[in-house]
Amino acid sequence: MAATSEDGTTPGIPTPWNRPQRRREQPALSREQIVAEAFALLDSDGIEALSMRKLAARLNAGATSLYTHVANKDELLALVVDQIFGGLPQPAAEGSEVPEVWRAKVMELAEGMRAAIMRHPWMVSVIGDVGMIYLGPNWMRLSETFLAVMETAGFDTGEANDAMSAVMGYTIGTACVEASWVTALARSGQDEQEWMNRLLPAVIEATKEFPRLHRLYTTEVPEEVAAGRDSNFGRGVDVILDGVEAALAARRRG
Amino acid sequence: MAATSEDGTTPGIPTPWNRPQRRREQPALSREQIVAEAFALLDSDGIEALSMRKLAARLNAGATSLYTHVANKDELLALVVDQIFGGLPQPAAEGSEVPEVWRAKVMELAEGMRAAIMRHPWMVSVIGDVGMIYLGPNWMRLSETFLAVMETAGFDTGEANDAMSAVMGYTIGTACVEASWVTALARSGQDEQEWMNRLLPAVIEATKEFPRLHRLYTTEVPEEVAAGRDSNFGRGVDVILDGVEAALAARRRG
DNA sequence: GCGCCGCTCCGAACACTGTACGGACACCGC
DNA sequence: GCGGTGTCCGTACAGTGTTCGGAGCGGCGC
Repeated sequence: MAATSEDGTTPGIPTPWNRPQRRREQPALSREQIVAEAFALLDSDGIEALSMRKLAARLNAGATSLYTHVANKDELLALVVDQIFGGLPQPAAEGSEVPEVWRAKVMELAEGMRAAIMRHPWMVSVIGDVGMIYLGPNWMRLSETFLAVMETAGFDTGEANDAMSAVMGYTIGTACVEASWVTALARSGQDEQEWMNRLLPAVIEATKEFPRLHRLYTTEVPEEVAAGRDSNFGRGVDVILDGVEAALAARRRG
Repeated sequence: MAATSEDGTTPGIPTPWNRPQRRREQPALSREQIVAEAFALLDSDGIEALSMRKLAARLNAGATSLYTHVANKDELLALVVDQIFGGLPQPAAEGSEVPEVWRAKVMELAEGMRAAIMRHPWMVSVIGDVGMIYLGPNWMRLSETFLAVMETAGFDTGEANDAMSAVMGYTIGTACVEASWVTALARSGQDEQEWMNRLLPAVIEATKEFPRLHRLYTTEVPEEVAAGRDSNFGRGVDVILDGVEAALAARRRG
């Protein structure tokens, strides 16, 4: 009668001994865990490596299990993106009455944001699918501190909003273009210096009918590239803040 | 002996009469055609409707035929994106010595670009996959005219580049966020006014712990939304140009 | 005229994708 | 004990981008 082996572990037919036991030691899967693992996967392997199946595998789970914690892939991406903004430096508003101080704080905010995008360049491919980012709690918190700095500096609500959208718009736009550039390079397997040496000549050739662009490429580029971009960005923010500050001064005068 | 029907069009077995004739009347498929049709498909049905198969079907072609004219989907997208920039207004540089004139021209460039992104909001989902946009011929032409305006206005090469990257960065960033917002709305099947009435209260509730954001939403939003964004954008560009102009004036003074 | 190359087109196939569905199972209050 | 609820997941479906092999064709050298 004993058709099964002695320890009862015959594969296939369930017996009291091989039946999985106490699966619920703890919930085993949580939204936070999923988001964190997705984050890690994105950072290490990039956007096209993130599939529900691969993500689940890294969590020792089935693909469809994820859907009990996350509505769909887009929602997951929205959660991951918002999480990024949670890790950004958020300076306190105190002392922002002094121009040098609030300018430094705004610069810190902008640079933190740019750094985050550059550190997680897959974000760029995701922005389009994640409308309504700025309803996420962390994005909201970030906006709030930005506004706090500006209003402490003396701007009224509308001016502070204008300044914020100018700086953040510039930051996002610049960083997106840069990040998509570096990921394109990475995907082609080349490093930036290598690209410089090998493809730049062709590009310069292609710009021949555009004299100003041509000059830009031939004179500006050979310098240290990444560092050059960093200082470019800083100068851009400074220019914007000059405009913002001038508007404040004008209002105070008249 | 005549097993086929009288006109020789028996399906299945090839005869001199039903054999396809002169398939090469003209190449039947061209890169331009493919790009144009992809453009149309994207505009009418959005990014997730663009697949190689569907695109080919609209061209009465097999899916894999596209690959003889286009390396892969990413290349196709790059071509489509660059084509957008070909249709933008590109003011001549003449007269840009006068501040009012070059400011107007830069504004025209920025607004044209923003309008293009808003008119083709799928662009946002594509930016991440299309690194190296600014090597496309149309983007290059656009940059060249931008630089021409700035240099005619009296900026040197580096300053002109800074100004361009500030304005374009701001434009792209702002437009991307806005566009992804409107596509998210469109995908949810709601129109903006509807969203205002139905979900805004919940959002306002969610901003309760962020007083400044809360005030922004409660006071600013109810006004005409799209128009409000347009004027916001214009003010942002103006602020940036104030900063740019001040830098020029400072250099000229000392 | 003939053979052959190269180009264009495409059907079939492969490896994957997001996710709907339905079932299995553990835990809870009754 | 029993139903309900929440979690987990195997299976399946309807696609996706792209590779491969081959078919038909125009034009070239001979």
